[in-house]
Amino acid sequence: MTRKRIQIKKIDNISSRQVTFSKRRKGLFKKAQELSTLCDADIALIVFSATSKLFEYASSSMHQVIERHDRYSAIHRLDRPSIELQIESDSNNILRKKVEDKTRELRQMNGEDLQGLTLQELQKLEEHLKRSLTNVSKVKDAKFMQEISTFKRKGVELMEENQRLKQVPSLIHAHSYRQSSESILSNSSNLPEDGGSNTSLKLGLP
Amino acid sequence: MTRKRIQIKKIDNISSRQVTFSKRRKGLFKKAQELSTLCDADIALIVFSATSKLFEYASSSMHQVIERHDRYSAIHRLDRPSIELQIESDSNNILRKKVEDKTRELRQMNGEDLQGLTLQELQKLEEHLKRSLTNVSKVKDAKFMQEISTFKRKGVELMEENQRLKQVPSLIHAHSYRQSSESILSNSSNLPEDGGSNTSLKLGLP
DNA sequence: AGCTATTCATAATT
DNA sequence: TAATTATGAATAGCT
Repeated sequence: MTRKRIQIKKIDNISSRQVTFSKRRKGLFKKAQELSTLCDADIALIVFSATSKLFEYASSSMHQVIERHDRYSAIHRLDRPSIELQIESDSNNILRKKVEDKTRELRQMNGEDLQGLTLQELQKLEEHLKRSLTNVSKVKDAKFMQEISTFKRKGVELMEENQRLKQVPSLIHAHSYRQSSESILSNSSNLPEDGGSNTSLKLGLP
Repeated sequence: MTRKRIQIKKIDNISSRQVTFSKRRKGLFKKAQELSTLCDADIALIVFSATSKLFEYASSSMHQVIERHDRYSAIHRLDRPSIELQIESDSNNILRKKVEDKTRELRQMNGEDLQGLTLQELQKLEEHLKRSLTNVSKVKDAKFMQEISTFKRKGVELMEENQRLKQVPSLIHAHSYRQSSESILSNSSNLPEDGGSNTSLKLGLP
């Protein structure tokens, strides 16, 4: 997918194959993780290299996804040796718990899954959201003001430049300068393109 | 990865999420297939959508890869903890990244660390918080109403019981019944203990 | 391992 | 829902 298009067939050269395996594996795992996060999907990915090394990823827990898969599948051929495989390292469990907690917290901050909360917890959450909203609005408004100031300043600069240009006798120079001035104004905006803003730009001194 | 860079976090809009899920899933499966072919790897990929639909890919057979995975895990758990640690650290890193992402998102939802956001992102965040707040308030008010109804109902029941008791001649019976009735009232409340509530309990029919 | 010219994947839009 | 397109990402070939 770069320097040259390649055919999707087994790579002959062993070391090239290993390099590609390492690179693409990394990419694949990243994509799996992204899909899981973006779309709230439960994903398990198992990769055995040609040399029989195992690499794996599971958005929740490998065992859980596999069990779910087995249940889902109509054919149930094998009883899984379960208990040992379920045991995971402490640090992993701690991280998993952390992710779980934060996910729940985010859901509740999004106004979802609120049924389990007590009235008191709901009141606290409501107050929290109000504070957050106030903060965000404040920062947003400050940024708006900043944008407006920038525009005003640029406007003043343009006015001043225009004044100077009007005093230059050569028509050719005056024309070309005016062109470049316009491009400065139209390219320097960071405002969103949609028409949501009702801010009006006033050229001239404030 | 196109028109604009996106943050890797759960997509709010449901239909966008479905579209993205469909596109990225397709991409992921393609990459898995390519890796398998190019590098002679044995791969199993299981994806459950948020709506619990199953999508799967296996370079050989799903069952075979899963069995191989279980065997590998079991063997290496007993014999070679070092490779286990290698796998674990991969999965650990992914988890760590996840925690990091969610922490950032929560900070922003809390109205912190907003300086890096564009005006447009700030507007979106503000709208998001407004929606969340509306939801939380709605659920909280519903719970309030529910509590009030419960109290009213209990009040009515007590009144009725009282009426009945007044018609019972025995003083001893009447006394003990009244005691137990009071305990029902005082223990069944889920209201917060602090004085934040201005809800008044009206005994009697509404 | 690191770099970049390219191809690929896909977010926004239609 | 499906197709298009502009652009951000992934990566093949080199070093």
